[in-house]
Amino acid sequence: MTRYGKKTADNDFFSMVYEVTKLIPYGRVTSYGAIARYLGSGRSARMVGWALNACHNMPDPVPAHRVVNRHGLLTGKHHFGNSTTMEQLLINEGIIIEDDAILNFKEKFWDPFSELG
DNA sequence: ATTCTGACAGCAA
DNA sequence: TTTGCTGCCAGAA
Repeated sequence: MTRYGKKTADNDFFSMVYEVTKLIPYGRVTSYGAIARYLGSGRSARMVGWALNACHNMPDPVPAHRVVNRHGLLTGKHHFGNSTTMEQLLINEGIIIEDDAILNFKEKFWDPFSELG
């Protein structure tokens, strides 16, 4: 899936990130690293975050609020306009947030490998 | 073209 | 244990 010039294809890393993110079920969350590994990039978790940073440029809504870091911390909350937006969205889905951390993170965690294969 | 930065993660001191 | 450095890859300056 060579990126000829620009990120045109639907097969580039960014689009893959969006697709996986859209597969996250309601009320569940996953981590940047998990997505990165699922996509085969291993340690390029930062790219996942970078991709999600551009997700608002996408035609379809991407539930980026369901992606947190490996500790379950809402490190990206500052990118949702208001610092409380991400938190609100998660709370809206029945996820409890305390001090920017997801409670029962392990239970809420959605692993692409386990769920998708 | 080169350098810096970034919504992370893993390992070393 | 806590801090901090490096690897990762793409985009912006």
